[in-house]
Amino acid sequence: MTERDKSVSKRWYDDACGAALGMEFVGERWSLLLMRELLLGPRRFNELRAGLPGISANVLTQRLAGLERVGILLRRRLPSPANVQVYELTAWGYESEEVVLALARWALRSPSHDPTLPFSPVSLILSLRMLLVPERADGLHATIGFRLGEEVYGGRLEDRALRVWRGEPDRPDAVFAGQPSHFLPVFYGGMPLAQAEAAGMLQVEGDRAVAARFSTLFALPDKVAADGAPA
Amino acid sequence: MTERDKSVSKRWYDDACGAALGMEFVGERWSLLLMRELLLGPRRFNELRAGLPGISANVLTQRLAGLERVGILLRRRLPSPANVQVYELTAWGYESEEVVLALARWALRSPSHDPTLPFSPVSLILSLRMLLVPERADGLHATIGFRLGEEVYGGRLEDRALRVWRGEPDRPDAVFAGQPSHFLPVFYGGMPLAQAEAAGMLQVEGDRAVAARFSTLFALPDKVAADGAPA
DNA sequence: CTGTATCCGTGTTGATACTG
DNA sequence: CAGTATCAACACGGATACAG
Repeated sequence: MTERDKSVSKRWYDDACGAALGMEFVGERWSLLLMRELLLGPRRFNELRAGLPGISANVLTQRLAGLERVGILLRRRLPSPANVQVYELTAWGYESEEVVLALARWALRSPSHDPTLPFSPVSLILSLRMLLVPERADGLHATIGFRLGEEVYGGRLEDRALRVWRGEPDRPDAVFAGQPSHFLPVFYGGMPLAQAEAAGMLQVEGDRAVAARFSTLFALPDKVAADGAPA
Repeated sequence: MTERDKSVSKRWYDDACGAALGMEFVGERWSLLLMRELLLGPRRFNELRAGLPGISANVLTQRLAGLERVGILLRRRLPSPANVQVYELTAWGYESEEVVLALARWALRSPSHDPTLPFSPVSLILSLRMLLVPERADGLHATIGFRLGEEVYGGRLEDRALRVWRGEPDRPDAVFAGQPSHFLPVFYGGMPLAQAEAAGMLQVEGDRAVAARFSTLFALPDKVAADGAPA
């Protein structure tokens, strides 16, 4: 009716290259970050807003419609008594995890990364999956819980790989609690876990030895110089 | 770095996530495709225009400046007698190949891909690297040349991997000539090479057996349904 | 409370024309 | 060939109003 039901972008690239097609799907402002927020499972409208600092409601609505139109996500109404609408990636939408993580891993090599900016729970959990150093995880199998504000996530480390999900972990070996940004100094900055606990940044329950080791399994990629040369 | 470089985009995401940073770098219209055009080596202003159907000169200028500022590319003046300005990716810029290819591979699963759109020489050559099916290349070592309009590219297939570059190949086993879009039916659509030759779409020189086998080593990813479900 | 639709100020984009 | 200048159209984000 508003004649503004353009799929993803009104301006298109006239280019048969897959990269051009991909940028039509996810190149609009907010689209890729919105997909990131859905990568760990369905979310409601306002949960998405909360994870996307600064997006306005009308833009979020447009993006959801556009991504739905091209088959990246779908809207679903949960059965009564919940009877609430959620947005969920399609199978193909979930496959975009590789794209999101490849982009993030590449971008993090830039010296202009600012870790003091807001950091959503989903970003933190995905970053663990992305930045695990497999060799450091040798021989460690563990189930970990994360309490990030109101949200709970689980992780299972097995065979040098980390599987993550939203929701309660089953009999976790250790549970971390704190706000996402407070994990960064410990998991990526080399701060000893005990120090973060003493400072009240993080709380740990369960097996502290497992928790301490788990917190050392991750590393940011090496920075490049400001001129793009390897460090 | 708390001083943000807003020259890439006046609007930034207030988000510490690497994906958000990445979208600030390459999320603006044309940026990622511009990087794609540089992935096979330095290019001049008008060569870039030619590979980016529809970009206007002022936007290309802005994008080049923005990408230079954040360290993805640099401008260089070739020594006399050429004495001409070229744009070239930095080492970090070249690392974005993984991002570009991951995006393209994911997007190509969409049924809305239209292979009849314009197709740049760089896109074709990168697509070969991206869509090689390693098992099909077992035991085949060969040097291949590509003449795409005025441009010449080389490829070296070795150990089930394809290395590509812009410029003359050294003693190629076979050379293909034709416009990029005419390669698609043969390399990705199953059309026999001989038929494309007979139709005048492609020309082949050198070892025709190697050329014929080479043309069968590639495959588009499986399509998903329009609703994002696996095919 | 959970979304959706409309208006509006502002900044970005892109076509055309133009200059060194 | 390699860009710059101008300007109209459009997208963004905020506010607000509306609907279940």
